[in-house]
Amino acid sequence: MPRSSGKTRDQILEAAMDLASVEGLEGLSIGRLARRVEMSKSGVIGHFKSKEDLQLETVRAAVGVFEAEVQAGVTAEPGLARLRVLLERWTRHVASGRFSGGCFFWAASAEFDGRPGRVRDAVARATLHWLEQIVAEVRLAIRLGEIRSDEDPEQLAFELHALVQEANWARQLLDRSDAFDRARRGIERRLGQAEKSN
Amino acid sequence: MPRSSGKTRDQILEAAMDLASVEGLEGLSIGRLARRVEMSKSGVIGHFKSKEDLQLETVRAAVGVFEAEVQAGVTAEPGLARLRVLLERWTRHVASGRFSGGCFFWAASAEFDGRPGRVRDAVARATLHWLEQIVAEVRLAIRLGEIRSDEDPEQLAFELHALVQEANWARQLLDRSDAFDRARRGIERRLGQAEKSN
DNA sequence: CCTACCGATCGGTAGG
DNA sequence: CCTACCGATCGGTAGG
Repeated sequence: MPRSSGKTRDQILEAAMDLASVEGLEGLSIGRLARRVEMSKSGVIGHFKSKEDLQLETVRAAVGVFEAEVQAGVTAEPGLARLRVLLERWTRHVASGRFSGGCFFWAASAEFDGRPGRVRDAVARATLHWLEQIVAEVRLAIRLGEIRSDEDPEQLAFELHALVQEANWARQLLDRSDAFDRARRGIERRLGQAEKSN
Repeated sequence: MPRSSGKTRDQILEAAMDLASVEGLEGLSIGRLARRVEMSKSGVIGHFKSKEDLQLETVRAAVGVFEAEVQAGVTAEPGLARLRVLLERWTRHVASGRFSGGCFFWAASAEFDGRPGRVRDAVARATLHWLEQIVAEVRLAIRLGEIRSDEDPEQLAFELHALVQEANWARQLLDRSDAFDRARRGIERRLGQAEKSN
Protein backbone atom coordinates (compact mmCIF):
# COMPACT_ATOMS: atom_id res chain seq x y z
CA MET A 1 0.00 0.00 0.00
CA PRO A 2 1.36 3.45 -0.87
CA ARG A 3 1.57 5.91 1.96
CA SER A 4 -0.94 8.75 1.89
CA SER A 5 1.30 11.28 0.17
CA GLY A 6 2.80 8.77 -2.24
CA LYS A 7 1.42 10.48 -5.27
CA THR A 8 2.90 13.88 -4.52
CA ARG A 9 6.20 12.29 -3.59
CA ASP A 10 6.29 10.44 -6.89
CA GLN A 11 5.50 13.66 -8.74
CA ILE A 12 8.36 15.38 -6.95
CA LEU A 13 10.75 12.57 -7.87
CA GLU A 14 9.58 12.59 -11.50
CA ALA A 15 10.36 16.32 -11.68
CA ALA A 16 13.62 15.76 -9.82
CA MET A 17 14.83 13.14 -12.32
CA ASP A 18 14.07 15.41 -15.24
CA LEU A 19 15.67 18.45 -13.62
CA ALA A 20 18.74 16.44 -12.62
CA SER A 21 19.18 15.11 -16.16
CA VAL A 22 19.53 18.73 -17.31
CA GLU A 23 20.97 20.68 -14.37
CA GLY A 24 22.68 17.84 -12.52
CA LEU A 25 21.90 16.38 -9.13
CA GLU A 26 23.61 19.31 -7.44
CA GLY A 27 21.94 21.94 -9.61
CA LEU A 28 18.74 20.25 -8.53
CA SER A 29 18.22 22.77 -5.73
CA ILE A 30 15.31 22.48 -3.36
CA GLY A 31 14.04 25.92 -4.29
CA ARG A 32 14.13 25.25 -8.02
CA LEU A 33 12.46 21.89 -7.59
CA ALA A 34 9.78 23.49 -5.40
CA ARG A 35 9.01 26.07 -8.08
CA ARG A 36 8.78 23.31 -10.67
CA VAL A 37 6.22 21.29 -8.72
CA GLU A 38 4.48 24.45 -7.43
CA MET A 39 5.11 23.84 -3.76
CA SER A 40 7.00 25.63 -1.03
CA LYS A 41 10.58 24.64 -0.30
CA SER A 42 9.63 23.18 3.05
CA GLY A 43 6.81 21.26 1.40
CA VAL A 44 9.32 19.58 -0.88
CA ILE A 45 12.04 18.88 1.66
CA GLY A 46 9.42 17.59 4.09
CA HIS A 47 9.24 14.48 1.93
CA PHE A 48 12.95 13.85 2.40
CA LYS A 49 15.41 14.03 5.25
CA SER A 50 17.98 16.18 3.49
CA LYS A 51 19.18 17.18 0.06
CA GLU A 52 21.47 14.16 -0.01
CA ASP A 53 18.49 11.97 0.74
CA LEU A 54 16.55 13.64 -2.07
CA GLN A 55 19.46 12.97 -4.44
CA LEU A 56 19.63 9.34 -3.34
CA GLU A 57 15.90 8.87 -3.82
CA THR A 58 16.15 10.51 -7.24
CA VAL A 59 18.88 8.05 -8.26
CA ARG A 60 16.75 5.22 -6.95
CA ALA A 61 13.78 6.46 -8.97
CA ALA A 62 15.94 6.63 -12.10
CA VAL A 63 17.02 3.03 -11.51
CA GLY A 64 13.33 2.14 -11.38
CA VAL A 65 12.65 3.83 -14.72
CA PHE A 66 15.64 2.08 -16.27
CA GLU A 67 14.52 -1.32 -15.04
CA ALA A 68 11.00 -0.78 -16.31
CA GLU A 69 12.01 0.52 -19.73
CA VAL A 70 15.07 -1.61 -20.45
CA GLN A 71 15.15 -4.74 -18.34
CA ALA A 72 11.56 -5.67 -17.52
CA GLY A 73 9.63 -8.17 -19.60
CA VAL A 74 12.39 -9.23 -21.95
CA THR A 75 11.33 -12.53 -23.44
CA ALA A 76 14.17 -13.15 -25.88
CA GLU A 77 16.23 -16.33 -25.61
CA PRO A 78 19.07 -16.01 -23.09
CA GLY A 79 22.45 -15.48 -24.76
CA LEU A 80 23.19 -13.55 -27.92
CA ALA A 81 19.53 -12.92 -28.77
CA ARG A 82 18.80 -11.43 -25.35
CA LEU A 83 22.03 -9.41 -25.46
CA ARG A 84 20.87 -7.83 -28.72
CA VAL A 85 17.45 -7.05 -27.27
CA LEU A 86 18.89 -5.52 -24.09
CA LEU A 87 21.25 -3.30 -26.06
CA GLU A 88 18.50 -2.21 -28.43
CA ARG A 89 16.15 -1.43 -25.55
CA TRP A 90 18.88 0.54 -23.81
CA THR A 91 19.64 2.48 -26.98
CA ARG A 92 15.96 3.22 -27.53
CA HIS A 93 15.49 4.28 -23.91
CA VAL A 94 18.39 6.74 -24.01
CA ALA A 95 17.32 8.02 -27.43
CA SER A 96 13.68 8.35 -26.41
CA GLY A 97 13.92 11.67 -24.63
CA ARG A 98 12.38 10.16 -21.49
CA PHE A 99 14.41 12.81 -19.63
CA SER A 100 15.05 16.28 -21.03
CA GLY A 101 18.79 16.08 -20.43
CA GLY A 102 19.39 12.67 -22.04
CA CYS A 103 20.76 9.73 -20.10
CA PHE A 104 20.31 10.35 -16.38
CA PHE A 105 23.24 8.14 -15.39
CA TRP A 106 25.67 9.60 -17.88
CA ALA A 107 25.05 13.06 -16.45
CA ALA A 108 25.21 11.80 -12.87
CA SER A 109 28.40 9.86 -13.60
CA ALA A 110 30.28 12.89 -14.81
CA GLU A 111 28.97 15.06 -12.00
CA PHE A 112 29.72 12.74 -9.10
CA ASP A 113 32.80 10.82 -10.20
CA GLY A 114 34.96 13.30 -8.28
CA ARG A 115 32.76 13.67 -5.19
CA PRO A 116 32.99 10.92 -2.59
CA GLY A 117 29.81 10.05 -0.76
CA ARG A 118 26.64 8.04 -0.84
CA VAL A 119 25.32 9.61 -4.04
CA ARG A 120 28.44 8.72 -5.96
CA ASP A 121 28.30 5.20 -4.55
CA ALA A 122 24.67 4.80 -5.63
CA VAL A 123 25.43 6.01 -9.17
CA ALA A 124 28.48 3.76 -9.42
CA ARG A 125 26.59 0.75 -8.10
CA ALA A 126 23.72 1.21 -10.57
CA THR A 127 25.89 1.71 -13.64
CA LEU A 128 28.27 -1.10 -12.65
CA HIS A 129 25.31 -3.43 -12.21
CA TRP A 130 24.15 -2.72 -15.74
CA LEU A 131 27.64 -3.17 -17.18
CA GLU A 132 27.97 -6.48 -15.33
CA GLN A 133 24.65 -7.59 -16.76
CA ILE A 134 26.05 -7.09 -20.25
CA VAL A 135 29.19 -9.03 -19.27
CA ALA A 136 27.05 -11.87 -17.91
CA GLU A 137 25.01 -12.05 -21.08
CA VAL A 138 28.19 -12.18 -23.20
CA ARG A 139 29.54 -14.99 -20.99
CA LEU A 140 26.36 -16.93 -21.43
CA ALA A 141 26.49 -16.47 -25.20
CA ILE A 142 30.04 -17.82 -25.20
CA ARG A 143 29.01 -20.83 -23.13
CA LEU A 144 26.17 -21.43 -25.58
CA GLY A 145 28.61 -21.34 -28.48
CA GLU A 146 27.02 -18.23 -30.02
CA ILE A 147 30.03 -15.99 -29.42
CA ARG A 148 33.63 -16.97 -30.11
CA SER A 149 35.35 -18.41 -27.05
CA ASP A 150 38.42 -16.24 -27.57
CA GLU A 151 36.39 -13.09 -26.87
CA ASP A 152 37.04 -11.50 -23.46
CA PRO A 153 33.56 -10.81 -22.02
CA GLU A 154 34.70 -7.76 -20.04
CA GLN A 155 36.39 -6.32 -23.10
CA LEU A 156 33.43 -6.92 -25.39
CA ALA A 157 31.01 -5.42 -22.85
CA PHE A 158 33.29 -2.39 -22.48
CA GLU A 159 33.20 -1.78 -26.24
CA LEU A 160 29.44 -2.25 -26.58
CA HIS A 161 28.72 -0.05 -23.57
CA ALA A 162 30.99 2.65 -24.96
CA LEU A 163 28.92 2.98 -28.13
CA VAL A 164 25.68 3.88 -26.38
CA GLN A 165 27.38 6.34 -24.06
CA GLU A 166 29.08 7.97 -27.06
CA ALA A 167 25.72 8.29 -28.78
CA ASN A 168 24.27 10.09 -25.79
CA TRP A 169 27.26 12.45 -25.77
CA ALA A 170 27.03 13.15 -29.51
CA ARG A 171 23.33 13.87 -29.41
CA GLN A 172 23.27 15.94 -26.24
CA LEU A 173 26.33 18.07 -26.92
CA LEU A 174 26.65 18.05 -30.71
CA ASP A 175 22.95 17.66 -31.59
CA ARG A 176 23.74 14.67 -33.74
CA SER A 177 20.41 13.13 -34.56
CA ASP A 178 22.12 10.17 -36.22
CA ALA A 179 24.08 9.30 -33.07
CA PHE A 180 21.95 6.36 -31.99
CA ASP A 181 21.92 4.85 -35.47
CA ARG A 182 25.70 5.02 -35.35
CA ALA A 183 25.62 3.23 -32.00
CA ARG A 184 23.37 0.55 -33.51
CA ARG A 185 25.65 0.08 -36.49
CA GLY A 186 28.68 -0.18 -34.21
CA ILE A 187 26.96 -2.73 -31.99
CA GLU A 188 25.88 -4.87 -34.94
CA ARG A 189 29.31 -4.76 -36.54
CA ARG A 190 31.01 -5.66 -33.27
CA LEU A 191 28.60 -8.48 -32.49
CA GLY A 192 28.99 -9.75 -36.05
CA GLN A 193 32.71 -9.92 -35.47
CA ALA A 194 32.28 -11.71 -32.15
CA GLU A 195 29.74 -14.17 -33.47
CA LYS A 196 30.85 -17.69 -34.11
CA SER A 197 30.88 -18.17 -37.86
CA ASN A 198 28.69 -21.10 -38.97
CA MET B 1 55.10 39.85 -24.58
CA PRO B 2 52.94 38.73 -21.68
CA ARG B 3 51.09 41.41 -19.80
CA SER B 4 52.41 42.25 -16.35
CA SER B 5 50.05 39.99 -14.41
CA GLY B 6 50.26 37.13 -16.90
CA LYS B 7 51.86 34.79 -14.45
CA THR B 8 49.20 35.12 -11.80
CA ARG B 9 46.47 34.87 -14.40
CA ASP B 10 47.98 31.66 -15.73
CA GLN B 11 48.18 30.28 -12.21
CA ILE B 12 44.52 31.10 -11.67
CA LEU B 13 43.57 29.36 -14.91
CA GLU B 14 45.68 26.33 -14.04
CA ALA B 15 43.83 26.02 -10.72
CA ALA B 16 40.53 26.70 -12.50
CA MET B 17 41.06 23.85 -14.99
CA ASP B 18 41.86 21.42 -12.21
CA LEU B 19 38.96 22.54 -10.04
CA ALA B 20 36.57 22.40 -12.99
CA SER B 21 37.65 18.87 -13.89
CA VAL B 22 36.49 17.79 -10.41
CA GLU B 23 33.68 20.17 -9.42
CA GLY B 24 32.54 21.25 -12.85
CA LEU B 25 32.70 24.66 -14.47
CA GLU B 26 29.70 25.79 -12.44
CA GLY B 27 30.99 24.38 -9.16
CA LEU B 28 34.09 26.40 -9.96
CA SER B 29 32.89 29.31 -7.82
CA ILE B 30 34.90 32.48 -7.55
CA GLY B 31 35.18 32.15 -3.77
CA ARG B 32 36.45 28.57 -3.92
CA LEU B 33 38.91 29.41 -6.67
CA ALA B 34 40.13 32.40 -4.65
CA ARG B 35 40.79 30.22 -1.61
CA ARG B 36 42.67 27.75 -3.80
CA VAL B 37 45.03 30.35 -5.20
CA GLU B 38 45.16 32.26 -1.89
CA MET B 39 43.73 35.50 -3.15
CA SER B 40 40.63 37.53 -2.42
CA LYS B 41 37.51 37.00 -4.52
CA SER B 42 37.87 40.45 -6.08
CA GLY B 43 41.52 39.71 -6.80
CA VAL B 44 40.47 36.68 -8.85
CA ILE B 45 37.51 38.17 -10.67
CA GLY B 46 39.57 41.26 -11.44
CA HIS B 47 41.38 39.19 -14.03
CA PHE B 48 38.12 38.40 -15.81
CA LYS B 49 35.01 40.28 -16.75
CA SER B 50 32.53 37.87 -15.24
CA LYS B 51 32.13 34.27 -14.17
CA GLU B 52 31.09 33.33 -17.70
CA ASP B 53 34.26 34.94 -19.00
CA LEU B 54 36.30 32.99 -16.44
CA GLN B 55 34.61 29.79 -17.61
CA LEU B 56 35.31 30.62 -21.25
CA GLU B 57 38.96 31.37 -20.51
CA THR B 58 39.22 28.12 -18.56
CA VAL B 59 37.87 26.18 -21.57
CA ARG B 60 40.32 28.01 -23.79
CA ALA B 61 43.18 27.12 -21.45
CA ALA B 62 42.12 23.47 -21.49
CA VAL B 63 42.15 23.54 -25.30
CA GLY B 64 45.71 24.83 -25.05
CA VAL B 65 46.76 21.97 -22.80
CA PHE B 66 45.11 19.46 -25.13
CA GLU B 67 46.86 20.88 -28.17
CA ALA B 68 50.23 20.84 -26.42
CA GLU B 69 49.92 17.33 -25.04
CA VAL B 70 48.08 15.59 -27.86
CA GLN B 71 48.41 17.43 -31.13
CA ALA B 72 51.70 19.33 -31.06
CA GLY B 73 54.86 17.94 -32.55
CA VAL B 74 53.44 14.77 -34.04
CA THR B 75 55.91 13.60 -36.65
CA ALA B 76 54.28 10.34 -37.73
CA GLU B 77 53.40 9.80 -41.38
CA PRO B 78 49.98 11.27 -42.28
CA GLY B 79 47.29 8.61 -42.56
CA LEU B 80 46.93 5.44 -40.52
CA ALA B 81 50.26 5.87 -38.70
CA ARG B 82 49.40 9.37 -37.55
CA LEU B 83 45.89 8.28 -36.60
CA ARG B 84 47.38 5.65 -34.30
CA VAL B 85 49.77 8.15 -32.75
CA LEU B 86 47.03 10.74 -32.18
CA LEU B 87 44.76 8.18 -30.52
CA GLU B 88 47.59 6.89 -28.33
CA ARG B 89 48.58 10.40 -27.30
CA TRP B 90 44.96 11.22 -26.50
CA THR B 91 44.61 8.05 -24.44
CA ARG B 92 47.81 8.76 -22.57
CA HIS B 93 46.82 12.37 -21.95
CA VAL B 94 43.44 11.43 -20.46
CA ALA B 95 45.00 8.58 -18.47
CA SER B 96 47.85 10.75 -17.20
CA GLY B 97 46.01 12.47 -14.40
CA ARG B 98 46.95 15.87 -15.78
CA PHE B 99 43.72 17.08 -14.16
CA SER B 100 42.44 15.67 -10.87
CA GLY B 101 38.97 14.99 -12.25
CA GLY B 102 40.02 13.17 -15.42
CA CYS B 103 39.16 14.45 -18.90
CA PHE B 104 38.25 18.11 -18.70
CA PHE B 105 36.06 18.02 -21.79
CA TRP B 106 34.15 14.92 -20.79
CA ALA B 107 33.15 16.60 -17.52
CA ALA B 108 32.36 19.88 -19.26
CA SER B 109 30.33 18.08 -21.95
CA ALA B 110 28.03 16.42 -19.46
CA GLU B 111 27.65 19.58 -17.43
CA PHE B 112 26.86 21.99 -20.24
CA ASP B 113 25.07 19.89 -22.82
CA GLY B 114 21.75 21.08 -21.38
CA ARG B 115 22.68 24.74 -20.81
CA PRO B 116 22.60 27.02 -23.83
CA GLY B 117 25.18 29.76 -23.97
CA ARG B 118 28.71 30.65 -24.90
CA VAL B 119 30.33 28.12 -22.58
CA ARG B 120 28.39 25.25 -24.09
CA ASP B 121 29.25 26.50 -27.57
CA ALA B 122 32.95 26.65 -26.72
CA VAL B 123 32.94 23.11 -25.31
CA ALA B 124 31.02 21.79 -28.31
CA ARG B 125 33.31 23.56 -30.77
CA ALA B 126 36.46 22.18 -29.14
CA THR B 127 35.26 18.59 -28.91
CA LEU B 128 33.76 18.64 -32.40
CA HIS B 129 37.03 19.96 -33.78
CA TRP B 130 38.90 17.01 -32.28
CA LEU B 131 36.35 14.50 -33.53
CA GLU B 132 36.58 16.02 -37.01
CA GLN B 133 40.33 15.71 -36.88
CA ILE B 134 39.97 11.97 -36.35
CA VAL B 135 37.50 11.82 -39.24
CA ALA B 136 39.93 13.69 -41.46
CA GLU B 137 42.78 11.34 -40.60
CA VAL B 138 40.58 8.32 -41.39
CA ARG B 139 39.63 9.87 -44.72
CA LEU B 140 43.26 10.41 -45.54
CA ALA B 141 44.12 6.83 -44.63
CA ILE B 142 41.37 5.62 -46.97
CA ARG B 143 42.68 7.80 -49.78
CA LEU B 144 46.15 6.40 -49.17
CA GLY B 145 44.79 2.86 -49.40
CA GLU B 146 45.66 2.05 -45.78
CA ILE B 147 42.04 1.70 -44.64
CA ARG B 148 39.35 -0.16 -46.56
CA SER B 149 37.38 2.10 -48.84
CA ASP B 150 34.06 0.68 -47.64
CA GLU B 151 34.64 2.14 -44.15
CA ASP B 152 32.53 5.19 -43.33
CA PRO B 153 34.98 7.72 -41.85
CA GLU B 154 32.36 9.32 -39.57
CA GLN B 155 31.29 5.92 -38.28
CA LEU B 156 34.83 4.72 -37.65
CA ALA B 157 35.76 7.96 -35.88
CA PHE B 158 32.61 7.66 -33.74
CA GLU B 159 33.61 4.17 -32.62
CA LEU B 160 37.23 5.06 -31.88
CA HIS B 161 36.26 8.22 -30.03
CA ALA B 162 33.77 6.24 -27.95
CA LEU B 163 36.46 3.95 -26.58
CA VAL B 164 38.54 6.68 -25.01
CA GLN B 165 35.53 8.41 -23.51
CA GLU B 166 34.36 5.09 -22.07
CA ALA B 167 37.79 4.56 -20.53
CA ASN B 168 37.60 7.93 -18.81
CA TRP B 169 34.15 7.05 -17.47
CA ALA B 170 35.25 3.62 -16.24
CA ARG B 171 38.29 4.94 -14.46
CA GLN B 172 36.72 8.03 -12.92
CA LEU B 173 33.48 6.48 -11.72
CA LEU B 174 34.33 2.80 -11.32
CA ASP B 175 38.04 3.17 -10.45
CA ARG B 176 38.94 0.75 -13.21
CA SER B 177 42.68 1.02 -13.56
CA ASP B 178 42.62 -1.22 -16.66
CA ALA B 179 40.20 1.08 -18.48
CA PHE B 180 42.74 2.70 -20.79
CA ASP B 181 44.30 -0.62 -21.71
CA ARG B 182 40.81 -1.74 -22.70
CA ALA B 183 40.49 1.39 -24.84
CA ARG B 184 43.83 0.61 -26.48
CA ARG B 185 42.82 -2.98 -27.19
CA GLY B 186 39.52 -1.83 -28.65
CA ILE B 187 41.23 0.75 -30.85
CA GLU B 188 43.77 -1.75 -32.15
CA ARG B 189 41.14 -4.39 -32.83
CA ARG B 190 38.95 -1.88 -34.65
CA LEU B 191 41.80 -0.46 -36.71
CA GLY B 192 42.92 -3.99 -37.53
CA GLN B 193 39.46 -4.68 -38.90
CA ALA B 194 39.45 -1.46 -40.91
CA GLU B 195 42.92 -1.96 -42.28
CA LYS B 196 43.27 -3.06 -45.85
CA SER B 197 44.50 -6.63 -45.81
CA ASN B 198 47.71 -7.12 -47.81
C1' DC C 1 45.63 43.61 -5.42
C1' DC C 2 42.57 44.52 -0.80
C1' DT C 3 38.19 45.22 2.53
C1' DA C 4 33.56 45.88 2.80
C1' DC C 5 29.49 45.47 1.11
C1' DC C 6 25.00 44.47 -2.18
C1' DG C 7 20.78 41.40 -3.24
C1' DA C 8 19.83 36.65 -4.37
C1' DT C 9 19.88 31.99 -3.40
C1' DC C 10 21.57 27.96 -0.95
C1' DG C 11 20.13 23.92 2.59
C1' DG C 12 17.64 23.63 6.48
C1' DT C 13 14.58 24.61 10.79
C1' DA C 14 10.88 26.60 13.94
C1' DG C 15 6.34 26.86 14.62
C1' DG C 16 1.95 26.12 13.30
C1' DC D 1 1.42 21.38 3.65
C1' DC D 2 2.50 26.78 4.76
C1' DT D 3 5.18 31.39 6.24
C1' DA D 4 9.04 33.20 8.19
C1' DC D 5 13.32 32.92 9.28
C1' DC D 6 18.64 31.24 10.15
C1' DG D 7 23.75 31.52 8.65
C1' DA D 8 26.50 30.59 4.61
C1' DT D 9 27.70 31.30 0.07
C1' DC D 10 26.76 32.92 -4.59
C1' DG D 11 28.33 36.59 -8.47
C1' DG D 12 29.50 41.05 -8.55
C1' DT D 13 30.64 46.16 -7.33
C1' DA D 14 32.37 50.44 -4.79
C1' DG D 15 36.13 52.57 -3.29
C1' DG D 16 40.69 52.73 -2.44
